[in-house]
Amino acid sequence: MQRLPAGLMVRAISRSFFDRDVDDVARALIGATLSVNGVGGLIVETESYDVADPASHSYGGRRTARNQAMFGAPGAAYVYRSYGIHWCFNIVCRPGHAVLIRALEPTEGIPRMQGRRHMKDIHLLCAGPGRLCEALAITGTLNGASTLKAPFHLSPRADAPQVCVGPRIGITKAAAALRRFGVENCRYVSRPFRK
DNA sequence: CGATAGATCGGCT
DNA sequence: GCCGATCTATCGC
Repeated sequence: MQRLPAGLMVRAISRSFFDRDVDDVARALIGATLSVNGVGGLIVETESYDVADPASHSYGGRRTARNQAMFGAPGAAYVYRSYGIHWCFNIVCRPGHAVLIRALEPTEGIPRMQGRRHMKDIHLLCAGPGRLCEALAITGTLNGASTLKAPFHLSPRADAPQVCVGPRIGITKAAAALRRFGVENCRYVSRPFRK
């Protein structure tokens, strides 16, 4: 716990936050603040993956060189390269279970993000897993690192926003599973949620 | 707008 | 070899 001059309390997210059902974590992360070296914003879109999920890199519980971070401690980062070009950032819950962070509403270090992304439009800075990683400079060097300490900073949401659910994006297997969570009518998500 | 092609890496069969 | 938890540019309507 950290006491602010205004008397507000800021809790830091700790390991136990992630040591529970992965869908619960994906939902609870909506509205939380994520930053890397002071650059980041509010999480507005997540997806959950686990060992029973054909779309998951951890499907069947098989451990490989790529997915080993997905079996790390609760709170560990799982960062992998997507389509040979982009990076995608997940936070591990229980072993083999992880939440893909898909979009942020930028609040901290916006000029840095704009420079890294070579664009000004705030709504496109972190709207998608690859864009978010570029904006926050998340790369494979952070794979396996704990998100519970520097350079990461995670703090829980103060008020629970209205969270909506839908099918995941950009996958071919188990595409119908309702494991995408996000803020309804939010301009910062990678794609709108259908009502 | 919606659809599509191309970029480009690494894990896996 | 093949294909993917993506993004961007560039088509066509």
